[in-house]
Amino acid sequence: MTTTAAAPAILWFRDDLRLTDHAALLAAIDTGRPVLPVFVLDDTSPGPWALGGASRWWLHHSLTALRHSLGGLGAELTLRRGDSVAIIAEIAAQAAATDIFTGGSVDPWARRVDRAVAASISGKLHRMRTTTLFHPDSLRTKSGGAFSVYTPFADACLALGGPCVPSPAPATLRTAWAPRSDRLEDWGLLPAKADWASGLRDTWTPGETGAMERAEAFLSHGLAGYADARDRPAGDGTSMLSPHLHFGEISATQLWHMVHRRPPGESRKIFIRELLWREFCANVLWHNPGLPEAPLKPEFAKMLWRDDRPALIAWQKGQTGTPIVDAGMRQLWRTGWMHNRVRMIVASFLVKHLMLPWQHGEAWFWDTLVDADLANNAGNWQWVAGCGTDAAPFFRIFNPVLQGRKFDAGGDYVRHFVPELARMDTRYIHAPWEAPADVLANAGVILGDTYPNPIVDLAAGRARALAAYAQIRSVS
DNA sequence: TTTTGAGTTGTTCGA
DNA sequence: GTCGAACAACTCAAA
Repeated sequence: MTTTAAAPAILWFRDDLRLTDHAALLAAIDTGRPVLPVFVLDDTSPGPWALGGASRWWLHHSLTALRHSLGGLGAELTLRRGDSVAIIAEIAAQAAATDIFTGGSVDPWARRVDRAVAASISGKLHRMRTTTLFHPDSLRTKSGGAFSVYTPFADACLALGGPCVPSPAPATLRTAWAPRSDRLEDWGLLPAKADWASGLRDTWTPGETGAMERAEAFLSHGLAGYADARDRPAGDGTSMLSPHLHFGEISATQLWHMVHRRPPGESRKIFIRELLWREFCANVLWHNPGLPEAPLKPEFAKMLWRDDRPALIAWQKGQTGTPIVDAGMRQLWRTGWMHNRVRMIVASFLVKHLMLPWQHGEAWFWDTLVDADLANNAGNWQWVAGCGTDAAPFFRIFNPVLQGRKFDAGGDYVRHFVPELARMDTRYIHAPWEAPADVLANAGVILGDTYPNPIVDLAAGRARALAAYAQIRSVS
């Protein structure tokens, strides 16, 4: 349809919705051809890992932001919905494009899509690294194997001396013909009926600008105290950059270098280690494509998980009668995010005290987290369940009362997200079932009425979990 | 090939 | 209240 001379280089945006430090974008520009930016919303290729509700909300706003910044360069973002392979092949054929540039994902379904796209176009698909610090294959043990323990993996990353310096956003972008585009508004990514997104709107600013503002605010105000503050859910001691990182509105490489312009110290080191945990999960998924579905440790296939739908629903809705768990689950529902310390507590509670399959928690997080990320979600749920990369899972059963008293000593976090306990005496805020009748009465709490009775006895749940874990060991 | 040290995030119990 | 030990062995990664 066009002459070859005008044929564009296609830039296929994936989990890298930014213009700065974008290797695929730069490579497309370097062809000297006009650039055709495309995003495809694909709900079929991912199978069960199609975008969840909270992620769809985020995506809508992130694409709005990306469209705006591309517009500043005189470029339009072509939006298409459907099967990635068919759409990219169709656009490539229409545009007579010989080169398609995209970010390299570690998600198994995305890798399958990439192979199919490469096979169905006449030109070349260039997969560039846009989401991880290093290419997964550049991190190997001395014997050439894949890492499965975090610490040696992190050491190997540090031995590489850090990722390359991020590149600036292009100042101009030459564009040409653009194909038909969907209207973002027609994709229905925002809540249709119940407006559950108001808490999300209050909490987040999706997009590259919002990501950079969050990062700079954290580095200026949060990083120094990060080592201590990050474990206290009532404060804002964490970076809250996870959704920005997941959608690639800021790259891990950019963050790495921003952090290293700050004074060295314990907090800086710990934050870098958190970035490397993200890198580790991506690496583990790269080498274990079954990670989201099947336990890494095969003996866990024999685990006798319980089937208890009412308990699962109570957990999802934050009605377990265990305050720190309920606060976390309600924070998740309201804001699309949960503090990391509390994620461990609620996950341990589901998998150990309730003995429900970790995949159920994984699926719920997938649907409700704005930072839902296949590698991190699967890797961390497996870690909590003990079937993943953790070497010492057996006796690691979080006691939600102790965790609450230790990390939410004043109960502020619980009070905020479980308002029916707002007036509870601090001594009993994490275990209201232990409170004397007059303390409950003074707080206006009626257990089993205004706030649930605990759905599981913590000591009994712990004992049951230990027995189940001992059982799969003896069977294997 | 064998050996050696280590492994994100915890809890409980008894002194 | 605080501290150290026990929890249970196993696998990983490097030497």
